[in-house]
Order: sequence, then C-alpha cells, then structure tokens
Amino acid sequence: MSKDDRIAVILRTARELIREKGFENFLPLEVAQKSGISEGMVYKYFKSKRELMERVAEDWFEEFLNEAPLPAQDLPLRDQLFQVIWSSLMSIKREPALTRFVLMELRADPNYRNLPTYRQSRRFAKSVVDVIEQGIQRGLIREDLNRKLVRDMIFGAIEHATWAFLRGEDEEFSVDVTARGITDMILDGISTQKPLTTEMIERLEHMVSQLASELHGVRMGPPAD
Amino acid sequence: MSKDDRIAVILRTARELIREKGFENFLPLEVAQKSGISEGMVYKYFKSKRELMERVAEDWFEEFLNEAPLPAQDLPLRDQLFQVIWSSLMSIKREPALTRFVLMELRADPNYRNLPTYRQSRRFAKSVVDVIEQGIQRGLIREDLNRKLVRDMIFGAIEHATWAFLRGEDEEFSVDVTARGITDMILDGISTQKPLTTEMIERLEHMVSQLASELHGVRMGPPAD
Amino acid sequence: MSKDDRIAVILRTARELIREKGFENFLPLEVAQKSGISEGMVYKYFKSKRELMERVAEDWFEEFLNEAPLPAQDLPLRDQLFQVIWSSLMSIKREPALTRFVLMELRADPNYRNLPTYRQSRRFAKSVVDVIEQGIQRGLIREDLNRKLVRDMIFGAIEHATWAFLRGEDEEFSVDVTARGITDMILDGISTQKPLTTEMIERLEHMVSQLASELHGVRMGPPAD
Amino acid sequence: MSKDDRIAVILRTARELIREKGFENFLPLEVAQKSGISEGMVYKYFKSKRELMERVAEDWFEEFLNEAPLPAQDLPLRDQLFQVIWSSLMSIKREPALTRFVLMELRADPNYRNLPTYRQSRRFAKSVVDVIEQGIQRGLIREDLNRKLVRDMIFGAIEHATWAFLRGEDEEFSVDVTARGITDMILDGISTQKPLTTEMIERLEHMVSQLASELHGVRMGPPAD
DNA sequence: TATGAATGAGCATTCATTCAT
DNA sequence: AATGAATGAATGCTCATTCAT
Repeated sequence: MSKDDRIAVILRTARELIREKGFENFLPLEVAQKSGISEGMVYKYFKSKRELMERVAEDWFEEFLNEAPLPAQDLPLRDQLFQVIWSSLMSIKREPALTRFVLMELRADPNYRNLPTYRQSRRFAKSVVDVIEQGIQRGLIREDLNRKLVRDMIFGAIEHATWAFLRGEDEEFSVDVTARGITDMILDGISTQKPLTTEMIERLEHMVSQLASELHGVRMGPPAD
Repeated sequence: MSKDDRIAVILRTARELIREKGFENFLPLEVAQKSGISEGMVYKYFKSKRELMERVAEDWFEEFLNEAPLPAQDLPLRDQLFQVIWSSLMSIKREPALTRFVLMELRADPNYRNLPTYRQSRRFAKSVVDVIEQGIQRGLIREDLNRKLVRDMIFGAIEHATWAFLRGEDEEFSVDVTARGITDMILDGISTQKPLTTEMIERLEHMVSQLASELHGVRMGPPAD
Repeated sequence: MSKDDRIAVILRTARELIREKGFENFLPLEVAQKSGISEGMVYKYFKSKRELMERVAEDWFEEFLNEAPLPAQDLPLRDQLFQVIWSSLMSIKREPALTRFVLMELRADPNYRNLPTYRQSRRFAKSVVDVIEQGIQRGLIREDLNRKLVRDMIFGAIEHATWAFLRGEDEEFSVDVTARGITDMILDGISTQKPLTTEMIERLEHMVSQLASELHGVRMGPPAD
Repeated sequence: MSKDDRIAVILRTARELIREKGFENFLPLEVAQKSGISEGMVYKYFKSKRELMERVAEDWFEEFLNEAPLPAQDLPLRDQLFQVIWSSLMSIKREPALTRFVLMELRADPNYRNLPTYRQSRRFAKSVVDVIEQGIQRGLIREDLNRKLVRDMIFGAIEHATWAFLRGEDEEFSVDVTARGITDMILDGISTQKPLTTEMIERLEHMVSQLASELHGVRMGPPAD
C-alpha cells in the first residue's frame, strides 16, 4: 500500500473513531488496530495524536468547503444566505463529534490562528461576508453594519442551534426549519414595522397638509384610523 | 476557621486557579496548597474535583444573576435587551476561563440538564425571553417568531463574540459596542427599508395625486399596474 | 449518658453498620454520625477501628455462647450434636456479615490466638469436643479418633455450608436440614451398613435354627420384633 | 522477550509476591519492579490488579488440577477418596497465601460464579462427587445422601484443617495423617459399631445359650475371643 | 469531656510517545 | 519499512487517626 493510501486509511479510520466515541476518547492505538497497522506507523505519518486529529478536522472541513460551493451571485440575497447557513447546519448534523472537536478543542487552542482549520474557517466566514457585502452593494443591506458582528451573529446562531442538537435537546432538529429561521431573523430582525418609516410618512403627511392648506386654506390632519 | 469560611476559601482559590490556568489544568492538590490546607480537606467539602468545579461555576453564575437584575419593565424594549446582553458580555469578559468551562465542559455533559448551572442558565435565558414576550405584547415584535430560535440567536451572538475575545482576536473588544451591535441587529435585522411600508406610501401618493390633479387637472400617480 | 451506655450505643451502631454494608465498608465516621456523637468519642472508647470491630465480634460471639447453652448431657448423643451444630448455623444465618468478618479477617490475623474471639471460639469448640468425649465414654464413639480432626470436620462442614449461604448459592438454605445432614454424616459416615455383620448374623441364625430343629424337630425363625 | 514470556514472568513474580506478603499487600508497582519492567507493562497484559490476581489464582488452580489427575477407577473407594483429599491438602500446603486469596477474596466476590476459578473449583469438586457416585453404584455408599452436603463436608474438613495450618496452629501438620483421618471419618463416621447389630447378637447369644443349656444342662457364656 | 476539622501517605490506573528489533 | 513492546509521569481519591479548641 502506498504512502498516500496509508495516510488516507488512517485518516478515514480516525474520523470513524472520533465519530463513534467522541474526540475525548480517541486513542491512537485504536486507530492503528482498526487500520490493520501498527501504532508506530501512525506516528510515522503523523507527528502526534493532536496532529492526526487536526488533519481529520482539516479534511472534513475541506470536504465541506468543496461540497458547499459559493452561492450563485445571481440568486436573491435571501436564498444565498439561506444556502450558506443550510450547508453549515447540514455539515454539523452529519459530523457532530468533529464539530465538537473543532468548536471545543481547536478553537480554544492558543495556536488556533496558525492552524489550517482557522484558515478554512475564515474561508467559510468570508463566503458569508461576501454575501453580506453583495447585499450592501445592491442596496439591500444597511451599510453601517459592523461586518464582524454580522458574521458573529450568523455563526453564533448556527452554533447555538448546534449545541442544542449535540446535547440532544432538540430531537426534532430540522436543518431546513432552523436555517430558514436564522436567515429570516438575520435579514429582517424581530421588530414589527419600523419607526423610521412612520417618521417619513409623517413628514410626507406634513408636506401634503401644507399643499392642501395652500389649496383650500384648510389644514388637513392625518387620515383618521 | 469555620466550615463555611473554609468552603469559601476553597471556592475562591479554585476560581483563581481556573482563571489563571484554565479548567483543563486545574488540580485539586494545588487548590489545597494555595488555600494552605491539605488535599483531604478539599475532598471533605467537595465530593470530587468535578463537583468543586461545578460549584465554582455555580457560584459565579449566581453572582452574575444577582448583579444583573431584571431590566425594568418600563424601559424601552431596546434598552431592556441592551441591558441583558451587556450584562452577559460583561460577566464573560470578567471570567473568561469560567465561561469556557461552562460552555465546553458542563454544557457537553450528558447530565447537564440536571446541573444547577443548567437551571441558572435557564433563569437567565428566561429573562431574555421575557423581554421578547413583552415586546410582542406591546406590538413591537412580530408574533410569528420561533422563541427558541430568537433565544439561540441572541446567545449565539453573545457567545460567538465571546469566543473571539477569549482567543484574543479582538483585543479592542468593547462590551458597549458589541452589546449595542447585537441589540440593534436582533431588533432591526440587517436589511434596508421594508416593502410593506409601500402600502402606506401608496395611500399618501394617492392623496398627493388627487391634490395635484385638483391643482393642474392632470392625474399624477404611479404607473398603473 | 454514662460511659457504659455510650459504649453500648457505639457497639450496637457498629454492628448494624457491619450488618448493612459488610465489614470492608465499615467506617468509624459513620458509626459516630449514626450514634449521634463525634468521631473523637469513638476513638476515646476504642483505640482503633480494628479494636472496635473486634469488640463487636466479641460481643456477638458472647451472645451466641449465652444463647446456645451446653446441650443437656442426658440427651441422646445425636441430639446433643444436632443442637450444637444447629445453634452454630442459626447464629451464622442471623449475622452473615459478622461471620465473614470473623472467618476472613480475624482468623487470618497473625495475632488471632491472642484475641478474645479465639478464646470464645475455643469455648464453643470445646463444647463440641465435650459431646464427642462423652460419646466416647458412653462407648458410642470410637476411641481412636483424632479429636482435633473431628472438630475440624464438624466446623468445616458448618463453614462450608455457610459460605454457600453467604454467596447466596443456596437460597433455600435450611438450618434444620443442613444441621440434620451434618449430624448424621458425622455420626454414621457415608458407608452403607456393614454387609458382613448382617451376613454373620444370618449365618448364626441359620446355625441356631438347625440346632433347634435338631432338638425339637421344630424350625425356629428369627425372633419376632 | 516474547509476549508470552513476559506474561509468564509477571505471573510468576506476582505469585511470589502474593506468597511472600499476602494478597492484601500485593502492589502492581512491586510486581513491575521485581519483574524488571515498568508498571505500564503490567497493565498492558492485565487490565487491572484484580485481573492479574485472578489469573495467578487460575494458573495455580490449573497446575493443581493437572498435577492431581483423576483417581484410577479401579482403586478401592477409600484409596480414591484419600488420593483426592491428599492432593488438595498438598496443594494448599504449598501455596497458603493463594489459598487464602481464593477462599477469602474470590469466593466472596458477588461475581464468583462467572470466574474461571469457580469453574475450576467445580471441576475439582466434581472429581470428588464422582468418587462418591461410584461408591453408591458399587453399593458401598448410602444412596440417600445429600450429595451437596457430602461435598461440603469433605471440603469443609479440608479447608478447616487448612486454616489451622495457615494460622500456624498445627506446626506438625501432616498431609498424610490429615488426609487419612478425613477419609476414614467421611467413610465410616465416628460411631462405634452399630448398636443394633450388637443387640441382635446379644439376643442370638441368649437364644444359643438357652439351647445349649437345654442340650447339656450347662450355661454357656459369651464366646471366648 | 467532647468536638470535628485537619492530616497526608498511599495506590490503581492511563496513554501518548519512543525505539530496539 | 514496520512492528509493538516498553515507558513512567501524572493524578484523583480514601480514610484511619490526631489534636487544637
């Protein structure tokens, strides 16, 4: 078996083990046994247990990035955002144990910013930010937003929904419903109609009133409810 | 030293150690030494290392809940929400290591729902949900919202912002700015103005058209559909 | 509460705890708590945990010796032996945990021969040996027996039956049946009745019959019962 | 050193340590040191201290069972029984500490019946029971015996004799004498010749005397020895 | 006399990593 | 290249006993 095949087998086995037992119980010895090789070989190809785990996470993330291509720019904004959030939730639902590893272990690593996973995470985050920027350029999204915060909110919502799923709180966890909810809330907020609109209307009403008074010498009030 | 004082000392020391070294490196022996007592004493008052850590988290959460009283119901909705988010971020900024412990260890515990921390977390979540409900009743927030999702989004945003801070990504992390940003985004969403307003504007346009036609004998208006 | 009362309470509590949890899990702290006194008091009256446990065993043994008086010497031998064995099994059945303590811990102690329990054990063993001796004197038991071995066999049988009971193997463990079985086997052995004896008698009977017939012309049968 | 050799060394060392210090003071660390290996190696081949000790007991028992082959069926019953009892006592005399471990620790284990030692113990017990059954079939042993009780008595006698030896009470402990004594007592019981027989003979003597006196006018006494 | 806080030695077990073969 | 035996530091937890108050 070639070196690359060997590595592929180890990575696949390791991913299975993480999926089955959780990353806290992941043992290099088991990877070797399940791969039909010796422990020494695992350490030949991966400097340490940690490196192996990081590579597993990296591969998984890479797959995700490839499977979830950038949303087509000619789609409506809402659809683009939905697609990005939906892919993310879907991927998490498929590999909850790996998700936990990335969220809990890698992200807490002081060295996180030098890890490939960090860059991957940035790539994905960028695809979200790109959608936002596009929305801004099209005039559909407010310009005055803190981009970082928008990104945090989107991912925050995704992750928080994920935790509930990982803890088994939401047995009926539906990727579609959750993704739709997050998308709408991000775009529309939770308020009912906007006060600014009213103000503008009031201003218009004022103008109309003035016109009317010029015409008839009579001051019109706002339309009765 | 009285039993209660002893317990207090242990808890304080333990909290310091978690703060300094992170919960992964927390050793009961060190707690004892730093408290000037024997390891056995720690185990006299706390059945296990885990229980001690949970108590530290619990006390911290309790302090937070006491320090962050329910927002006054007569405040504007936006201020109430801001206050809740601000307290949360503030508390996290003060004890990042404990936050990590709660978010990563406790929340991932299969038994999480039976822990005091879970109930505390619910209490806090409830205070947020209460604000939302009140907004709905006042007609300021849409009725058709998935409450759980709103809650997830708010906490998700808070936590995600927290992670960036914990990782030292945002050195200039400002509780005020972040809380303000989250609050506004939750309430208003990120979109520009709302199409529904159009109806009202159409009515106005109609009024203006009539006025204008009276003035000039010409019908202005939007193009007929 | 007087000193003696105190001691009595401690001993009673200790016995209950040994009964409930087994002697391996016996904790002085629990004795104190259950007795409503402090741990220090336990150590005031008993030099060590071991001494306390030995005293519990001693008291129990003493009770047994008092409750199981010497078998009346005018009873048939078999009844005396049965009584002794029966009392022993009965006492064991009542306090299995204490029995285990004596059999496993005390008896294995290098210092066992200096313990009160040893002397008590000897007292009880003597009562058995006395029955045997009496049997010998009455001509009912062979003289050439190794007394020590007889004693070992009797107690061995009792203890082995006990172990099965302690392990829960014989749920239907009946003191009566077991005591009866042991008694009979000890007295009679397991061999069938000696064929030679009967044969000889028959031969003699045959000879006598012939003599009689020669004398009287009449055939005598065996004597009517 | 091969895996099997290593295991053998560990088992041998462990057995020595148990022999020297008793099973209560048995430390895995010491096994490793005395075997010239690290503690980790002990745990590589044996999941736990307990498992190691059980394996030591198991091997010892297996050796015993191999060294003490089934008694030849054509031997007299008494010789077969003697042989079985003798082997048992001999093995115990060689490894008193292991005997204590089996009798006290293993046999008290709630899981005892699932241990290999239990099955070994059954195998040996069966060889005894087989001898008994054979005796019954040959008409040499009473049919109406409670087999379980016979077995208990034999082993009880063996074990009780063992205990005395283990405690050093019988310094002159002789396997031959003890085995002989137990065998005889089991087979013959402790009673003198059966009184009924004597009685019958006396009656016969009486009849014979009468006949004789009728014949010769002379009173006959009991037959001279 | 009574308390109960305090001690601290003692021990089983794990597992990432190395390296002789 | 490949093996897998070997390492050994690290650590949570127990509990009989003491002694200051």
